Amino acid sequence: MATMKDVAARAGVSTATVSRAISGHPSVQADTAQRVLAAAEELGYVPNPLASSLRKQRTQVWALIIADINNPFLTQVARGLEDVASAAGYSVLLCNTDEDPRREDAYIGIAEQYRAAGVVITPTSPGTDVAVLQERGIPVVAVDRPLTAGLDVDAVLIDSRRAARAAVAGLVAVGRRRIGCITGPRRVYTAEERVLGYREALREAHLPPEESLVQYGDYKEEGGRAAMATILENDGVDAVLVANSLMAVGALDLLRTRGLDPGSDVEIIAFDDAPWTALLAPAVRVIHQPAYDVGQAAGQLLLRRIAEPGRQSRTVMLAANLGPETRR
Amino acid sequence: MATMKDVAARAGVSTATVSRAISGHPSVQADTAQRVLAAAEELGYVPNPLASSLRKQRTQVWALIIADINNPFLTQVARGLEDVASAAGYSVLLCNTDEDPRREDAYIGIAEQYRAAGVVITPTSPGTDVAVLQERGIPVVAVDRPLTAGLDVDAVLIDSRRAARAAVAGLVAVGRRRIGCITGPRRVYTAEERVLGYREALREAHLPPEESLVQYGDYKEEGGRAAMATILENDGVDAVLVANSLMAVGALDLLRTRGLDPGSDVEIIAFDDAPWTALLAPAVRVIHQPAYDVGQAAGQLLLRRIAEPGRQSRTVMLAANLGPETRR
DNA sequence: TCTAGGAATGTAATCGAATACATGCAGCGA
DNA sequence: TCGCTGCATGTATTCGATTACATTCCTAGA
Repeated sequence: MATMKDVAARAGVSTATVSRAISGHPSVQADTAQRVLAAAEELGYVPNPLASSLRKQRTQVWALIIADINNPFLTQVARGLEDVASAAGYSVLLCNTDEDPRREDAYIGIAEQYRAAGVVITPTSPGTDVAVLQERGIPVVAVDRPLTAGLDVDAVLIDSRRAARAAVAGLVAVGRRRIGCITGPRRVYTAEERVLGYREALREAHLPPEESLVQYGDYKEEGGRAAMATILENDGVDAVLVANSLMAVGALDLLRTRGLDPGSDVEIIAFDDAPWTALLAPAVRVIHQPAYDVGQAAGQLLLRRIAEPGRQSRTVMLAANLGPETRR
Repeated sequence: MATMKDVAARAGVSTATVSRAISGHPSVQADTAQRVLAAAEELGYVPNPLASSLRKQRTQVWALIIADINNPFLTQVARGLEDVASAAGYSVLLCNTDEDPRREDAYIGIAEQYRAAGVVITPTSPGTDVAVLQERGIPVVAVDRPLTAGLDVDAVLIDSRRAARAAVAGLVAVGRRRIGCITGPRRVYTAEERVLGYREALREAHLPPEESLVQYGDYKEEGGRAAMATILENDGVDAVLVANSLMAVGALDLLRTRGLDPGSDVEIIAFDDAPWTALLAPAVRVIHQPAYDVGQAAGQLLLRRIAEPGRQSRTVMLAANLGPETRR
C-alpha cells in the first residue's frame, strides 16, 4: 500500500508538499502539484483515513442513531441522509437503539470516541444527553423528535400535531363521533404531539375527550394490537387515529380477528405511508410523512454546520399530509 | 480528555505498562494492573480507537454492504448482525448499494480504507470483486447470495430453491395449473434459484414450462406491478409465485386495479413475511425466511474467522418455510 | 558466590497524515 | 547593493496507542 512517503519520493518533494498538494492548499505551485498528483495516480495512492483522522481528531463518518431499523419511516430517513452524506464524502454509521436509553447512550459514546464528524439522532427522550458530543464540537441534528430547548442543536421535525388535527377533523366531518387514538410511547415527542392534535380536533368539534379512547403503544405491531383491543372495550367506537404504520398493522389485524371491517365499521387513519398501505386503501387512509426529505434536510443541516460551526441552530419543520380518501 | 500518558503518570508507570494492563497482558503484575486500572477509572480514561486502529491496522467496525435498506428482509438481517456485533464490541457501518455495482465497489473500497474488521455483503452479482479485502486479510461473509466459488469466503444462504419448489408443488396440489413466477433481477442468485425451484416443481408435475409466465423484476414494488401486468397477458393464470414481499405489494396492487381477487382468482405465494403480510392472509401465503438468524449466523462466522483466520471457509444453509394456509 | 534465565517493566520506534515552524530564494524598494 | 517581504518548500513534531527491543532485578542452580 503506497503511503504519502512513497508519493513524496516519487515526485521528488517532501511529504508536507504532498499533503498540501492533495488537500489543494493554495501555496503549492501549480506544476509541483501536478507532479505530486501524477505520482499519486501512478502509485495508486489512497490516503489512510485512520491516520488522517487521528491527526485531525475528526473522521469522515456520520453517526445515525435511530430507534428502530425496522421502522420504514426511519429507513427512509436513513436513505435521505446517506445520499447527502456520500455525495459529500461521508460514510454513515448506523446505530439502532431499540428505544433503549442505555443503548442510545452507548452509541453516543461511540460516536464521540470515533470522533464522528456529525451525529443525527432520533432521541429516545427530549432529555437525551448529547452534551458530550457538543463539548467535542461534534454537530448534532435531532430528527423527528426535538431535544430539550436551550441546547444549540439543529432539528428536522414534522408538524404531526397539525396533521393529526386535520385528520381527526376530517373524521368528524364525515360523521364519525367516537374516535380513538393509538399513539406511541409516553414522553416520545411525536407520540405526544399526535395526541395533542387529536385532542385539539375533538375540542374544536365540541366532542368530549375520553381518556379510555387514547392508548399509548410501543410504535410496533404488538402495541397496536393491544391498544386496539383496549379501545374496543368502549362501545360504539367508529374511528381510530393510529400514530404509525407498524401499530396500524397490529390494529387492523385485531379488527380482522374481531370480524370488524376497517373503513366502514371503524375508520382508520394511520401515520406513515409504507408501500403496502396502498393495498389497504380505501379501508385505511394514511398521513404521508416526507421521510426521505427529513433525512436529506438533516444531512444538509449537518453539512452547513460543519462548514460554519458557530452558526445559530435552527429547526426545519416539514408538513405531513393526509392522503386522498381513495387512492385511485 | 485523558490519554494513556496521563494514566501512566498517575499510576507511576510507563505507557507500555498501561497498555498491557488494559489489554490484560499476562506479564503485568496483579497489583500494578490494579493500580493502573484504578488510575484509568479515576481519570475517566477512554481509549482512542483511532490511535489504536492506526497502530494495529484494524478497526472495531464491521461493514454491512446491502442492496436495499428499505427491504425488510435485509433490515432484519442487519439487526441480527448488529446484535452479534455489539455483544462482541464491534460497531456496524451500514452501506446501501441500491443494487448498483459501482456503489458496491465504492463501499468495498471504503471498508478497505477504514480497515474494517470484517465485511458482510449481499453481492450485487456472484462476480463482485472482494479480492482487495482478502488481500488485506479482511474476512468477508456473503449473505443471501453467494460469491463465485473458489474464493475463500464464508456464506450464509437460504435454501430458497427448495422453498420455491415446495410452494409451487403446493399450488399444483390444490389444483392450480397455470402458475406464473415473478422473480428478482437476472444474475441475482436468489432470483435465479427461485425460478429454478419453480421450474423443478412444474417439471415434477408434468406441467409445460412457459417462458412468458416467468418475469424478472427489480425486487421492488414497481417491478412487481409491471411483472404481474405482463403475466396477466396470458389467459387463465391462476397462481403466481413472487420472489419477495415488496414485489408482492406491486403485484397485489395490480390485481386489485384489475378487479381480480388474490387468493381465489389468482393465488399468490410470496417470499418474506413482513409484518403486514398477516393482514392479507389468507389471500396471500408467505414463505418465511429466517432473516434475523441469517444476520446472526453471519456475525458468528465473522467472529470465528477473526479468531482463526486460516479456518476453512464454510457455508451455512438455512431453510425457508411456507407458512400455514390461513394464519389463524 | 556467581551466573543463566525469566519475569516485570521501561524506552523508543512505529502506524500515516497534518501542520507549526524553519529555510531558502526571488523580487522589490531604498 | 543591501535588506526586507513573502512565496514555495522542507524539517520535524504531533495525534495516541501498540509493541519490538532493552533493561532491571530476582531466583535457582552450579
